Amino acid sequence: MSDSPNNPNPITSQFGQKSPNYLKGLNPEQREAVTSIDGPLLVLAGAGTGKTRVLTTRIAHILASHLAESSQILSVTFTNKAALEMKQRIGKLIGISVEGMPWMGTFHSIGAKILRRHAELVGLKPNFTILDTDDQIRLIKQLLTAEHIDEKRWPARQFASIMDGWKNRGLLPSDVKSSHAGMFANGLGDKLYADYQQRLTSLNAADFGDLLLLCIRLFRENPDILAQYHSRFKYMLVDEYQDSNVAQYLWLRLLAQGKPAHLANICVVGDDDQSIYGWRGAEVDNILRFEKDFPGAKTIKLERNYRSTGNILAAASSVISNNEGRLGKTLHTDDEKGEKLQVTSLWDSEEEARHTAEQIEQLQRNGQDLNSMAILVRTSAQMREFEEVFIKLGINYRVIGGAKFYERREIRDALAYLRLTHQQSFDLALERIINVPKRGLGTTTVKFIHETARAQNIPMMQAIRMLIETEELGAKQRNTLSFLISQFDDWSARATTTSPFELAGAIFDESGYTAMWKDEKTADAPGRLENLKELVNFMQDFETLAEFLEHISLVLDRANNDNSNAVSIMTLHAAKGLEFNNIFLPGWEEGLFPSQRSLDESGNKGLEEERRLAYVGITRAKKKAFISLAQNRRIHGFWKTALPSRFLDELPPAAVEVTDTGSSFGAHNYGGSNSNKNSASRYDKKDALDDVYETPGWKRMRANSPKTIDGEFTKNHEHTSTGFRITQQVTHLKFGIGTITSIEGKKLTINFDRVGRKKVLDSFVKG
DNA sequence: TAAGCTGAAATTTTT
DNA sequence: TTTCAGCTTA
Repeated sequence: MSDSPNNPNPITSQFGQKSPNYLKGLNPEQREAVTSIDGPLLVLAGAGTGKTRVLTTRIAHILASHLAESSQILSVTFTNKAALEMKQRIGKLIGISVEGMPWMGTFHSIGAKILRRHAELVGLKPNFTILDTDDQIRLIKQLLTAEHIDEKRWPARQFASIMDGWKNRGLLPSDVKSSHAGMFANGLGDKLYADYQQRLTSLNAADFGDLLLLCIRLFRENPDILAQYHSRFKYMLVDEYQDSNVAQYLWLRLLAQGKPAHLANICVVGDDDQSIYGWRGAEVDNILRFEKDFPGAKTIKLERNYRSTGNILAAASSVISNNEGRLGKTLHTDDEKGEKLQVTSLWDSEEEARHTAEQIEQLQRNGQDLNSMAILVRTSAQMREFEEVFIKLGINYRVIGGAKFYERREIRDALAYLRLTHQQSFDLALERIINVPKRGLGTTTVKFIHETARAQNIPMMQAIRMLIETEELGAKQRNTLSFLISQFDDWSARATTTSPFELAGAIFDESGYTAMWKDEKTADAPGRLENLKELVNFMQDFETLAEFLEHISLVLDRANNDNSNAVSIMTLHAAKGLEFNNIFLPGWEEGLFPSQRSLDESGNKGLEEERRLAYVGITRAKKKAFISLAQNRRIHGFWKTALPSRFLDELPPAAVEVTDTGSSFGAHNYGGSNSNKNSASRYDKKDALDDVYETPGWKRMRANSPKTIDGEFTKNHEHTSTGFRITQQVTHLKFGIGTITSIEGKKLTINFDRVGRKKVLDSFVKG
């Protein structure tokens, strides 16, 4: 690839530069990926190889070369965060305004945008509502009741996820009938699905899956409309292609069909080794198959890593090399080898947390910022113990992920009020807030309204209007409903004259919703009010309520203006795309990581995805990675002895240093009562951790129940607290026969005939 | 109608 | 062990 630009003049005139600056500093592969703009292109970008940079620069290049207008580039990501970051980076790169990229966004937001333009063709109105998961479940429950299906045997959630699976695979109700009948409720699954879709249509609503699925249907049934988009989108770019599911694949295929496959200007960027959402319907196969889908596609591998040290890369590469069916990349770096990865085995998960905290403090003493550290766990249940230790020791932390802003109760309630104001026929929203705050409208009343509405096939709001004219409801209910209706009529009328910001404030006050939380004395009430305020403030940016609501269901996210210095705790999944100098990877035990359930449900496929998760985890680290495992872990209340994760064996010995933790055993005071006293200090730290929101740890703090491990320990194992002696022969379920060499409280050190010396809890061995 | 109780379940969760 | 949803009782 030549260094000199072959399209100088437009650039010079438009951006006032002598040469495209944006190409500078790219390595040859990156540059090729940026400038190969004709025909299909697959960019295999390993972790830390500058993937986002390539994508953004490529867009900049297309724009600067005047190959397309910004409105002619379709650029899809999976998260709003990724879309936002790309917009910002393009803005920086060539100074165009962010607004200039109307077709850059998530699959879902672009799908919604297209769908709104042609809503009538799929039976919706342009102002259709996007259902959230809560509404979805609510709706399914109603359908189950209508079909007299026992909700205990066939939970609504389960059906929601089955249906999600169908939608992810691009299956319409008619497709399901043939292939998956009988999957749910004795073969009623397909009927339920069809009913569900019908209800959505009559509610003028779509769920997340529909945003793509209905788009696909729209394109298939209306070739003329598809053709419009073919001529509109001169270039298509897809980020994180390895995470795309079948529906997204079909959607992209349709949009790319404007030209013969070998000429399609579609560029997908991804890393098959980082595909970790298979359980959500992602098809690694999409990326593995790209070259077949688009014959003649060019493939460029980005293998030069700019993030991690040699040892970290060696470790990650070594682990991932155990997977089969990879497209195959070998990451390399010019960086030094750096420090070895540390692997530490601890007695139990509490000690693991404490040990991690000590390492964090050690790093801090060496001048490292808490912001440079992250703990990546396999399951969120692991977080609690870290939080407890951090609170105890006064280490500031933040939990990333977990409940999203728009998933919170108060936000959903608030949105229900706003949606209902906007569209009074939106029954699901009405059902949500009809008795929030408490108005004395209980299940009986709501059920009656609901049935009346269904019987006459009218919205509930309308049914209420009828019912308050009759004697069918009690006088008290009639009055309440009558008042509620008048309020909504008032709000709906004001929606046209008042700004959404003002209106929302008024609605929440007049409805008594704000008062409800103000009166509530629970610890999290103030936080909820705070969130409400944040939501209302957010509305200042919008002209109309409709505009706000359109935005909200797809794009609302908590503004992460957390400037504090804190260790991050998150799941491995949530860590994708992030990087930290120091990464802690706890819980590398068989059963936990790789997750037993993954193995059971998906076999080798599951194992490989777990392995990719390990790869993602390790490659988050720039400088240091600390892997740890606990020999004993409490799962659902029972202590289990764990074996080291098989992934540990897959680490290259030369890049790893196994830390001796012999001393850690018994070094801490398990039995003493002083840890109870220590725990009181947790409360003192509460104020210092203001910006930390709801986490399991905090809930426990607030619930005022400082349970200690000690207490649980003794309680659970009282019956076995004595009765063993040194030199005694014992049997362990997993390790077999061995001899006790030392006893410390409930911990036995045993020389097993088969597996050597182990420390185990007495309750796991038989004398 | 609303608080308390009981029993089943318990990964990962971009939109 | 914890959590949450649905059921029972005041």
